[in-house]
Amino acid sequence: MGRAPCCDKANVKKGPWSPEEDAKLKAYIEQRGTGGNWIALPHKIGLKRCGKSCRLRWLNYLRPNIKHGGFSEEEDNIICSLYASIGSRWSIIAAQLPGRTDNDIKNYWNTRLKKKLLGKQRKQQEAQARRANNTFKQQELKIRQTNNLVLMNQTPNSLSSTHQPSIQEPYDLNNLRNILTKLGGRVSPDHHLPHQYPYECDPFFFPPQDQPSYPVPNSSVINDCSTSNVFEGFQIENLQSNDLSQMGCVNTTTHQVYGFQSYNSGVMESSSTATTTSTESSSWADMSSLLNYSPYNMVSEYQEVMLPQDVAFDEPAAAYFGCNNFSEFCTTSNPND
DNA sequence: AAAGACAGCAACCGCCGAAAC
DNA sequence: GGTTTCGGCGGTTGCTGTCTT
Repeated sequence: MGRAPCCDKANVKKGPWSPEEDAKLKAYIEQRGTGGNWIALPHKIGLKRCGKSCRLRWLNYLRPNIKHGGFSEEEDNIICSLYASIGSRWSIIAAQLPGRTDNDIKNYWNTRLKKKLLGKQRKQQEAQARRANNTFKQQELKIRQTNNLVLMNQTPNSLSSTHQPSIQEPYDLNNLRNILTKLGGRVSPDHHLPHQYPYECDPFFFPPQDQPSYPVPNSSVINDCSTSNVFEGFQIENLQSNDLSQMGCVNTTTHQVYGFQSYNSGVMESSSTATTTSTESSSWADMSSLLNYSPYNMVSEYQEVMLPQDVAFDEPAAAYFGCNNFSEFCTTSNPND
């Protein structure tokens, strides 16, 4: 034995409530209350509805002081913070918002708030990716420095067919010079800073994703800018392979260096004749192949992995550079200046 | 103007712990 | 103490209006 069934399932009405039904239910409850028994209520009123359905209709729609729609920013914040801490406990969340029902909040969350937050999150991730991208540019710069790369003598003809940089962004050459000098490189005394030609032909500098494209410099401009080797001759011997990894250039899953076919760990050594594209070598020399790699492809690959925002060297390298991390290295002034 | 896609929301479904028998 | 239903809750559905093509 147990309780009697709440209603005759086959003989109850389903679907939207009519105004007449609403009026009957509302009038009865306002006059006499629920009596603590929802199951008996529809019989007393003469409604062909399940007691559960009556309860739901009253709680979510008919009871006084119900607010529908038009959630305020403050309510949004309360819902979000509570959802973050207790999850989808809608009744508890609703208890913190007078006039709101759990059903309303649930619907609001599922149809709007969730999307709103996802949109926000996506924007934040994009911003983070951009920040990481900037860091990556700095990291690429370092690779070039350690590989005795000559930065500004790349002519269109010296680039491989796979690399056709057409859009470049300006960069801070003074800062660059500062970094390279710290690394022990030489700065050509008669270098041509691109004052008049801000968009150097430099395959390492990615086009900004959220900024308008830059005009393509014509070939004469590029050739003019490339008549002098500005930076040259860097010898870096202390960098370990995991430096490269920490610099965000290595996919730790595939052990693939971005811009390389393959990369094996090992002590890096500088080379001034680096042009190899070997898939086995662990030499810094391999990094020259980055020059032959489309920066645009690199960007797309790079975006598949999360990179640290603040990239740190390991201790030996940090000691070598006298800095704690790469950001610090890039931003501190040159002690030789 | 019509059809399809999409968004919003009311209502139902099903589960679970508590309560009634 | 076992069985059954109730009350409450979260998940889901499906209707309806709006927007887009």
